[in-house]
Amino acid sequence: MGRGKIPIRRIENQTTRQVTFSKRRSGLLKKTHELSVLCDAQIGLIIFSSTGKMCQYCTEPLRMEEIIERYQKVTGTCVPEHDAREQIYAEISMLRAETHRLQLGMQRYTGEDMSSLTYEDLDNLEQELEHSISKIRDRKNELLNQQMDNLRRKERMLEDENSSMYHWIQENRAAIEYQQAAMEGKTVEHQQVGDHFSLYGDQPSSVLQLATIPPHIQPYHLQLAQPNLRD
Amino acid sequence: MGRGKIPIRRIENQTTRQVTFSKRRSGLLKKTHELSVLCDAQIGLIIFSSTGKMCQYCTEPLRMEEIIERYQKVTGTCVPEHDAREQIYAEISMLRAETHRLQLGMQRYTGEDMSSLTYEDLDNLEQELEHSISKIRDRKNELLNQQMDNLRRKERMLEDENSSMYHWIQENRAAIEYQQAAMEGKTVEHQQVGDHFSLYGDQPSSVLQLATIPPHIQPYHLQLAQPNLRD
DNA sequence: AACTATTTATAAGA
DNA sequence: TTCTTATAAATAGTT
Repeated sequence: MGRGKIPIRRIENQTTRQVTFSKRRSGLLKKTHELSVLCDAQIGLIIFSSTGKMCQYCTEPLRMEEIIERYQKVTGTCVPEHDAREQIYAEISMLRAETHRLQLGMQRYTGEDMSSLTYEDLDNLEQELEHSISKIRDRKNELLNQQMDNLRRKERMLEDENSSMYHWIQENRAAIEYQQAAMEGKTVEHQQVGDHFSLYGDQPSSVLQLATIPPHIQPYHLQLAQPNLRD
Repeated sequence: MGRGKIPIRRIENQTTRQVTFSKRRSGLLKKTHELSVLCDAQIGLIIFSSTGKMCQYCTEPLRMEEIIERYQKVTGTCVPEHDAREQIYAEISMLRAETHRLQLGMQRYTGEDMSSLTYEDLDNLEQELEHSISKIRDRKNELLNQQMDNLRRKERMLEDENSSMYHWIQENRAAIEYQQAAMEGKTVEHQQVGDHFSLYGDQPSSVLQLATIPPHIQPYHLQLAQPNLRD
């Protein structure tokens, strides 16, 4: 067709080839569409020009993906994409449903939008929440008891330590009084030593140290007054 | 082209459609081949007839697989498909996170796994649940009050009805007594009626007057005895 | 991109 | 299906 017949072989003149490509491509797309519509066929057409540009035709409402999928199903060639995609879509809808379900559940528990609930529903919900609260209170009690036990244990330890220190001091009273007399006027420079004194375990190592323990070194009183409930 | 022009829409006559499909399909394949050869283009064409039969054209040395691969590479990198996939993955991870968050929230509200909660957390949780419960109780009260209002309204209606019936009966006493006389011997079976009449409020009524009102005219007793709290 | 002489495709009928 | 043929459509070469 046209002014003359041309042989069906690659057109060597590049300009001519590009012009012909453009014309025939649109003709092909048109004919593809007509066949698709007239005969109710599903058609996928993919064209890569020699310069690498792509164009495609695809019968509505199918996407090219679906036609390729169908092609691969028919020809039996495997589609790595397909299963994965199905799984992904399945997971998405599952997650959407789950999220929705959970959102409703949370709404229920926070008491939002109770308009659709009957009195009986509300009764059940109240009971569920009471149950949750009672579990929470049990746990709180458990924690409190643990804390109390800890404190009692600590108290006992400190009392023991206290008592043994007291006895040790009694037994060494004479030496201490002698030291104190000897060091009169020099005790000031040692007062900081007490800040480093070991509260747990070690025995006081020298008369000197004991003699200079200032009265504020009884930290467990503070601890008992402010129990750490977070532990 | 042909003996007449035809509109581009589905051919209804099945025979004609199949003939046209056959002819145009071969024409399309020919033109596809010509474009491919003349212009050095790579073309893949997949046609599914309405009866499900498939045929394909594919530019020589390439197999259809390669064209599809190339298509997917091109669309996967440049065309909206890519964004869509990104979006899908983003949505999945968002949904997963949301689901997880909600699951934890639900666990929290049902009092499961409180091992990681501090006393303070538990305190807050308890307060939240108390708040939910108080909202639920408010709603329950609201429903109860609504129900009460409904019952009072119904009661008032029934009282009105009752009273007007009473007056009607008073006004028609003569006729009623006449009827009673006429029906002597049959009243016994009606005497229990009086027991059910007018529980709420109204004027005392005479046994005689009421004796002939058949028992099925007092449906509200049943309704009042079983208030519907679901409404 | 528009024109047009020709070729090609195809609708309808056999 | 296939062939025929009148006609519509596509397009090669030109402007």
